[in-house]
Amino acid sequence: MAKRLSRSFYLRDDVVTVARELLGKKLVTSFDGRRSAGIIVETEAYAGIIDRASHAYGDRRTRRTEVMYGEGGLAYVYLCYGLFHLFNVVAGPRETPLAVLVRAIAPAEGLALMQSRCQRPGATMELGNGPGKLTRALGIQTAHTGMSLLRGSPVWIEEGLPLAEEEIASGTRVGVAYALEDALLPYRFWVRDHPAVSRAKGL
DNA sequence: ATACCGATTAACT
DNA sequence: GTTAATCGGTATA
Repeated sequence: MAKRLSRSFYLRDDVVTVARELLGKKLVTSFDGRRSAGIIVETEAYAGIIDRASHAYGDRRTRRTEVMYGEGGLAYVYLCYGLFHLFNVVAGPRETPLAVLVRAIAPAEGLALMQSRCQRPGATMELGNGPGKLTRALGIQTAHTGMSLLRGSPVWIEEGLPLAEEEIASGTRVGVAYALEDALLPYRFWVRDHPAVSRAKGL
């Protein structure tokens, strides 16, 4: 069993670097001893109070965004469109609301469990190729927001697949046109040519 | 209290 | 290419 990523990995305040380095890592859940996991193949950085795409833009501090003001290494999970639970990793020190959205995983462990949760027997890459899909496959819900990814929690990230620099691609984030000029920032990262990268509109 | 909308997805035409 | 599903967050009053 691989080691969880350290507190220092998440505490860095360069959220773009944290987003890039999360590629290839393994996102794991273990509820009631039932383990499921996937290799992270797509992420997006959200750069806090100066980033128009971030929920914390303009220092908007609410019940929902409060977790992002906590220390790096917490989970920020929120409901999107009333239907989808989106999983983010909080980065940076306290009072610095940085986060990385995990947009896609390649199933790595507990395939049958993930198929069962998604009610898609026989599916593989379709289980994790989108931010709302991977949370369902792994059993992550808004109830898990604020949870630590460090010691003792049922959700964590560990070492996975080492990637070479040339396997990493970057581009603009998905679904953030409202962020105006910040929508143009190259804050989305993915594993080049990987079949589990999301297929959202506008890619 | 009310209105509008979203870091999406699957099922349509 | 288009649209329904579905509800908490946010702004306005």
